[in-house]
Amino acid sequence: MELSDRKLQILKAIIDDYIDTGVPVGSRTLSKKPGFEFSSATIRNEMADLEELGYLDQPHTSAGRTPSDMAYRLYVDRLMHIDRITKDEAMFIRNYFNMRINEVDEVLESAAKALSDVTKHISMVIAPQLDDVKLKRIQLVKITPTKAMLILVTDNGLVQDQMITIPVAVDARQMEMLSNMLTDMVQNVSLKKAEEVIRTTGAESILEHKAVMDEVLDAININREKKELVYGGAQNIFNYPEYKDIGKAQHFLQILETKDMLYQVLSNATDLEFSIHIGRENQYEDFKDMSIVTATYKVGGKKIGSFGVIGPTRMDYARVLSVLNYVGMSLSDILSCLLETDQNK
Amino acid sequence: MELSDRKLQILKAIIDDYIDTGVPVGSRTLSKKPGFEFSSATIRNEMADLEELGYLDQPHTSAGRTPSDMAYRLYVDRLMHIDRITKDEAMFIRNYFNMRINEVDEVLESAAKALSDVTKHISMVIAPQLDDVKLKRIQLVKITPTKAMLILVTDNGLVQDQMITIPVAVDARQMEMLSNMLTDMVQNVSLKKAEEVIRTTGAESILEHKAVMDEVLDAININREKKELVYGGAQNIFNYPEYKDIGKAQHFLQILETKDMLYQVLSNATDLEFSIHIGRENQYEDFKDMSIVTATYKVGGKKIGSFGVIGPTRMDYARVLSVLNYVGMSLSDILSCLLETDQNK
DNA sequence: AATTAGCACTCGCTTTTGAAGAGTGCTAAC
DNA sequence: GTTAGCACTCTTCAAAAGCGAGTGCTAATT
Repeated sequence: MELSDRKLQILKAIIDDYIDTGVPVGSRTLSKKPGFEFSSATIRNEMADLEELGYLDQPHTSAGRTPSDMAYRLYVDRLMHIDRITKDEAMFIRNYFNMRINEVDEVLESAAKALSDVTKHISMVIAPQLDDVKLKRIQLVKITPTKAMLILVTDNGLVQDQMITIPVAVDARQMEMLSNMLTDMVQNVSLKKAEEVIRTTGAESILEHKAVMDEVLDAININREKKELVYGGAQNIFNYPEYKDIGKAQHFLQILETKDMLYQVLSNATDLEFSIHIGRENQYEDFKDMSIVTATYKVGGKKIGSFGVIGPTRMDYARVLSVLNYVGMSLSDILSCLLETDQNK
Repeated sequence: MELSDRKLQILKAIIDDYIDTGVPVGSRTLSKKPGFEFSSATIRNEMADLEELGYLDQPHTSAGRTPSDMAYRLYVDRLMHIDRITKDEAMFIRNYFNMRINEVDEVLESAAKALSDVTKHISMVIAPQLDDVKLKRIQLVKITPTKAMLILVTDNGLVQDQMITIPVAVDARQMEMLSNMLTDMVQNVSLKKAEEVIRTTGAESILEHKAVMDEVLDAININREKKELVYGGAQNIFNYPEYKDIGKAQHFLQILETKDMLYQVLSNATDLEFSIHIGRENQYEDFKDMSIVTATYKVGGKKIGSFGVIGPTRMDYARVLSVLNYVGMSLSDILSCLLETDQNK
């Protein structure tokens, strides 16, 4: 059954009001809004219908109505209106990135901080996902007699490094040779497939330096599996009346600190431009009264990581989306600029 | 005026009880403790004295007494008894470090997690302080035509790296030469003095590669000033009845997230074996009803970083100290093992 | 047939009240 | 110097009362 225009109008007004105030909305409140021609009784009837259809909840008999997950879903799909963020806000966000930033990690932290400060929700950002990124170069640098640094350079300019232990004596020249050999093998191969390619195409050279190669392959795998995530604005949890219960808040902070769930959520969202999960749409029971909105950032035109905010279902989706959009653009710009000066020249 | 033995005994009993229960201690409670010969009335008189002397506070007329900062100070200086942690606890802590750990950062995170899980307080760890550490080597590695990686190796095995932009064309051979030159100059020079030494002793070679050198010196300074700190167990704030007030808790989490204050506190404590700051002994007003206990960790026998916990003044100092002691040893072991395999061989 | 005014009713929230309990300080006796 | 006894203070908890926002239903109105 399709909702009548009036029902939609009322539903939208309820959601807008509830997002704004956080207080269950009563019929009288609505009827006094400018542009509302109907009496409170009419609205009450419509509200009763909407409740029956599953769009509204009533915390208790004598309270106003609150939107259900279903209502928010309808809202984000059809009712809400997204404005572009204001110039001032754009400036404000840009400022978070304007400091001297040299490392990818710092960019991510800045983004998380910007997001949480601007949206007043908890923000999260994952580091670039490397699995599908193609390698450009592998370099081994001898640091001490038994340690070397392994440097992986990807074709979008990301540089990852890691210390490895060299179990047998290898001099600097040999290491240079190994580097060149490895680079030849993995050119344009994704990190995911690097091990396989090295093991097959480089079979004989591996045997020669087996001990070192094993360390290198180990290190590559560790890098692949590295799960890096930053979050920000944890203290915003206190803005959510849902979490005024200390026990719940504590539990939630625990979840944040573990990071595992957030990581799952974000890594599942790496290919979609935007994603919105409302309440029980989330895969985790713990997020059943939270909404998660995510977006992706790009480096070199390729979606490579995602970020988002998590907050109560009562969230200003329109605003969050516009902020996410802008932060995504900024993030992509900054990273591309940080990493790809060569290509730009 | 020196406190009588009986006063000390009573004070200690009050503190022990208060640390244990968190409830203001009354005279009757004390008089019923085994080993207490005096009546509640006697204890009341002594308590009144102790209050006048500033060792006890009374939240309100008809409540028991709570220890003052001064009392805790006396307690940690003279009254408390530190037990070594149990074998089980030691195992438990060691487990946090037993996973595959490859990077200094991960060790710090593990330590923070161990500390907060075991003490149920908020923990914090700063990364090794490099200012006074002597350099062993500087290596430049060309990554792309315009980017290079600068690697700093210190004589205790720490490796720091950073990307720098190369403004003019420099080929790999020249870069190797520069690396050797820089290494010669800064051998055994502390990071703090590296810039000065390079500028004076390397005057003519600098001119030759001024643009590159400027980038290198910049990077060294950024590394010197890098403030890295991890904290853990933020959700333990909810265990502190002092912070059951949401607003206070929020404010405190904000302070944590900023990290500046924690960093100050820890970096001031890098040379002392242990330090205990109780309540108003802390330099920051925000910590006026918290205690901060810190310890240091070593690499290669040299104190190089510190860590600690922050919690309510009502803290089990004896236990916290023994845990800190053990974590400090573990941390020093692991880091030394991670970094200095050469020296050990 | 749709809308609205009116009204009794529900239920959460806040304030009030009162009782219980823990602890004190003081006095007088030991 | 120590202790028993007692009146007094102050918090805490729970129940009770009152308030007010909001509802659903009915009957009147358009």
